[in-house]
Amino acid sequence: MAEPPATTLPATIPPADRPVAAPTEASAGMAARSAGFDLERFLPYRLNVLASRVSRDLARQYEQKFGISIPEWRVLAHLAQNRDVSVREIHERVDMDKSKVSRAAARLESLALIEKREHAGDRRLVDLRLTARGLALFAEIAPLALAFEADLFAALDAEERRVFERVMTKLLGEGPVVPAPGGSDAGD
Amino acid sequence: MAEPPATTLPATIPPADRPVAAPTEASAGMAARSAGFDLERFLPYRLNVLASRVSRDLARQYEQKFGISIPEWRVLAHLAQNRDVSVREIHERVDMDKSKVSRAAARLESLALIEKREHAGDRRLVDLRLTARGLALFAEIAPLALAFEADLFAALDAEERRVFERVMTKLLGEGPVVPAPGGSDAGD
DNA sequence: CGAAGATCATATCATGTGAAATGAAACGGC
DNA sequence: GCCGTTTCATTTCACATGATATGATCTTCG
Repeated sequence: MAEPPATTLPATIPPADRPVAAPTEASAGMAARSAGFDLERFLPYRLNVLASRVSRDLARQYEQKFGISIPEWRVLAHLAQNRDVSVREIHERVDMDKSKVSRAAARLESLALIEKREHAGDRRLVDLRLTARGLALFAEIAPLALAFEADLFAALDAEERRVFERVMTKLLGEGPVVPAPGGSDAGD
Repeated sequence: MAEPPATTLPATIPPADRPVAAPTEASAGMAARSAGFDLERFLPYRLNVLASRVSRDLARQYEQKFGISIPEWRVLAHLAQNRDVSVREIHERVDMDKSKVSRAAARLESLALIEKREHAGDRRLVDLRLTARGLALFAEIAPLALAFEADLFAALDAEERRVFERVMTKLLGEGPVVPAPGGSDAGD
């Protein structure tokens, strides 16, 4: 906890004009050196900063209060909607690699929040499902999560929210993020 | 590389209507169990998925071609704009903890992409600056990054882009993500 | 059938990560 | 001018992560 959590973005992000805008200090001749590239305006970077900050903050909630990690939370949430799901299913639908899902499931099982049973007809598969306890825990966390989300977007007006959601859907939904072969890809 | 990169979001994100929408299968009675919570619609989650996908894809570019990691790229980019910067400065402005910056800087130095020198007047500080080689490398990467960003947002129209940027700025800029004391915080 | 290959969950391993510890240097009050 | 505190950068350490390997099961098709 030492050092200010740096939780408040540098506050240096300039409004939204194009001209390179004075960096931090040492403003002269910089534009040339940085080839017009400004990290603080670079969307992949901003996206990443926002996402990890948001995740960290939300995670704090259920980590502290319930001892549940992010991967575990995702598994819980998925199982709350889908019963008797395999590790692979979760791996695909919840954007976590198999190891992560497997470990999260193991931990959740050890906490008696989910149970594993052999899939009927294919013994390679494991059917995961919430236990009563798991469901109860989920029922506790979900409202917190929703409230968090609501707070987070409280500053946006209706239109902003609408457009934002639509953009997210576009960016997420349209095939591989890599737009075109040979094109560049977002990273950070 | 095994298994389809799962790079294309489940494609299951429903358009944008409110009614809980049929989950995957096993649609009956689910809404009750999941308490109206749908992970795939949960914005903190979506944000995180998008951000890490974007980061991963962009990172592939400079990692493969130039052997530079994300933290290293961030340091490079920051130094391209700000000369004679301390580790702490970067730590604060670029959203990485000190260890990460320190390690990235060490590696970049060993690659002769940056150099460290003692700060005049305060020997605790290290002044980091790009070497000619570092600047040259940055000049190679920056256009790739910008092209990547452009491609990524190619699917958006002008208004969407404008609003999206504004929203990002709002979400990033307004103090700690934690909106209000007692409020919930976005995480995932 | 039966062998070759695919698919699944887990285990292993090398690496990356953040939190806290360390040690050097500067600042403050007195 | 000294002692205690603060501020840096780095190191250490425990743990998380993802790529790969393993072993078990299922599928395919000769």
